Amino acid sequence: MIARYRRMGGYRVLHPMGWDAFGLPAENAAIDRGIHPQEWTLQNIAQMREQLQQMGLSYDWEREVTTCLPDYYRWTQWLFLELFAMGLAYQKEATVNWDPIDQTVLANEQVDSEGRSWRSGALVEKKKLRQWFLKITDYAERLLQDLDKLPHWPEKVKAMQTNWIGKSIGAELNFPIVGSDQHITVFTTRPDTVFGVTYVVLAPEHPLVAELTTPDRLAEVTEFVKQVQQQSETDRTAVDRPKQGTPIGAFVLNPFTNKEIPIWIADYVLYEYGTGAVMGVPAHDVRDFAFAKQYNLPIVTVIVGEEEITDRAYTESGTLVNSGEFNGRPSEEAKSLIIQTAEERKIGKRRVQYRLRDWLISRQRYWGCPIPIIHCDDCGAVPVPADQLPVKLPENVEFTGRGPSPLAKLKEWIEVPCPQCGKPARRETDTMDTFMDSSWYFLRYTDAKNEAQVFDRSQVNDWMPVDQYVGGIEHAILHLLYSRFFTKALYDRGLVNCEEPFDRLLTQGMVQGLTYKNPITGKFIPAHLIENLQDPTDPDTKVKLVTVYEKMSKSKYNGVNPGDVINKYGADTVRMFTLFKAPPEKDLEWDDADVEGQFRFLNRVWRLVTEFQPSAVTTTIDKNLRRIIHRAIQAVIEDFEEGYQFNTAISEMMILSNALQDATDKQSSTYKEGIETLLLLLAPFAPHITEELWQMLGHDRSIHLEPLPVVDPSALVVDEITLVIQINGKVRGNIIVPAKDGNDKALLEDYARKSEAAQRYLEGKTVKKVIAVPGKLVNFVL
RNA sequence: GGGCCGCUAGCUCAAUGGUAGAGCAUCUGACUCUUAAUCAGUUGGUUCUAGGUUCGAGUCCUAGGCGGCUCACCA
Repeated sequence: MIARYRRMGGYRVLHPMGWDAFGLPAENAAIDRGIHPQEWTLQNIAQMREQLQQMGLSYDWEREVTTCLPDYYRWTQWLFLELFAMGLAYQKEATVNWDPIDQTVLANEQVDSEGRSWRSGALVEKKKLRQWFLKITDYAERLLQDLDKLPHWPEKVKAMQTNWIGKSIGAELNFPIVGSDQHITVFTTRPDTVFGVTYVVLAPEHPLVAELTTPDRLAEVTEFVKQVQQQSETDRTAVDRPKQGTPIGAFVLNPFTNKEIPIWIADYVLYEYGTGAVMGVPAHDVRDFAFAKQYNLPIVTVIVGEEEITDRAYTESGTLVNSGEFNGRPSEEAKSLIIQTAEERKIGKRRVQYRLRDWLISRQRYWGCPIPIIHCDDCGAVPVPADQLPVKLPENVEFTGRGPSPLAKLKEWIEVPCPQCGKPARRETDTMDTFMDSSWYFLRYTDAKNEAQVFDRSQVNDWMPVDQYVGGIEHAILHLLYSRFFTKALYDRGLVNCEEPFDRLLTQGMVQGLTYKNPITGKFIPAHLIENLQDPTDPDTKVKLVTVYEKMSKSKYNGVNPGDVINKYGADTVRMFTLFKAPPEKDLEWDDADVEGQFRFLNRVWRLVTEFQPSAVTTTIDKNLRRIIHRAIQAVIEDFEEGYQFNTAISEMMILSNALQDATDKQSSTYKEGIETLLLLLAPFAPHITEELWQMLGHDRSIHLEPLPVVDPSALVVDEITLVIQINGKVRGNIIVPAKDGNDKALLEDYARKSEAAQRYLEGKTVKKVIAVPGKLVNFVL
């Protein structure tokens, strides 16, 4: 739609399509049905390509890319090596979710809130594995700052990314350990509350725990650490669960008060965030307050607001008390003063902390892009030389769904000489996260068939950035953040000229289907089993069903097969319906009646055009009709330019169509102009029917090669305007006045005073004030 | 709990601070052997609530209600 519209607007349009085709579903299908993932994937692609082609989407299929084919993933590997050369790809030991039944690593999203695998139902274990990461954290600040350079992105998406990056400004403070020359470093955003610290908490995984725990506490601490390790992260970070912890027997000194305070470990402190240690300020932090209450730890107020609060944590700003030399300072000022003091005394420093963590890209799965690295005992991780790319996925593998990745079992594939020293070495058997494949595909589209390089720089810089990107909100963080990171990294590498990949972003809604649900059992009932759809009841239990619109899916029996609808009404009707029913960013509810409505509209257009006789057109001009025509052009163009409001654009076209139907003289030249304008405006929406009708009107060239109609401002001029008469802001009538007088306030007032409505309401009253709005109204204030 | 969005006719959505509209649905009639299609007409509003600003508020401000999405022991 947008592509067709822009093309008619005279732009060079690159409108490609491709397939993000690596991933777990294909591999699972292979395990379940014994089909090779490649075969299964290519079959699906062929089917989907056919469906899409029926819709008349005007894709440039010559630029089609498929991420699971070597001519594409060869360059994914090449880019990985570029990142590796930049020091952005590295390996480290990390704690991951391990499914003991399927013998595989799972992403966080694949573990439910109870800590169970979505596939096997097994309790997920934590396991430390050596994994590949990308240093997206190096780009945290730029990813955050540059959101400001994206005025055409939805605020919602930007807010989500800001949230995800999670920048917080604060300080690191050192608490010296009693009886040791070491210290515990905590991160805090509230250095102004440091005088209120009554304990320090370490994450259970913190390395100092083992070192500092006193012998009398050892048994209990060990038990607690073990207990925490068994919990899933979702479990551990659930908001309303009680906080648990235990003291380890050691103490630190509060560097500002020099008081001795105990060290605890607790489940609410995460090792991955900050320094893995926090200072406990129960008076001014809700979590610390709850923890202190539970374990009877002292609560010291150091900030006061207007009222004294003791029954909960006071987390707002205020004035410092019980804080020595800082007493009486407002908390905002105290923050910087205390950081400054800490820096001077070398017991802390200003620190910016991000929530964003490095991107774990290793997958112990077969159906993904192989990581092009060879491990050598002497040389370490050695990149596969560029001329040996791609590292192809071996095809003869066994899919059991058990044991390690199929790749890890292929001796002849794994064992290769080291590219540096030639000694026997081993291939990396992990594949890449599929988000790697999709983080740069838009760059490949600019030069999709290039066999010599990843893309030609002149091509990529000619087209990039993408003017209009369309995707679902589900990618608000993942794909859109990764792609922004990739683009910035490649910019730094000198491979592209743009720092942001997508100029405008449209997050389109999904089509939802009417779903019948038994409110008691929660079961979904297929519509064809229901006797009376007006009053739906469960065919078995006769319970009254609830009807809701939900995302279409097989398990909910609420799907619509696009092929069926296209067969019945044609692709144009389907396009019109989906565009008219809701604004593009909103979900839309599939409704057969509304589909019919669009079908009827297109039929009306068909009749309108086929009943028109182009041969007998006169030279008559219908001024009123002409105004409606040009108003429609103006409105449709505005709807496009102001955020692609297709639904209202279609409304405008209906109004034009109605006006044409009502026209008295159907042979006038204006009528012809109206018919042709309607077709041109409708062409991006209903490409097939408009093309057909366009040719019936005697045009040789395709309608899609025509330029958009242009508004003739003179056609919009009206001879007369309706002047609204208001008394005290209330509408009391209206009169028709010549348009040429519309900007003369005095004249308008004059007209208004003479109007019947004004005469009636103003009789015997004094007018205090008169407001005349040019071309619109006159308001008498009494 | 934080952030974002929304609340207008039965439904889905419009309305630069200036007469609240469109499509669908409804209802009535015409045409028709009947149905479908088509045509003509028709109904429909406390713009979530309460205050405020204004000559004038669906629109701006404040407070609240309801719904959705999203994030969340992030120190």
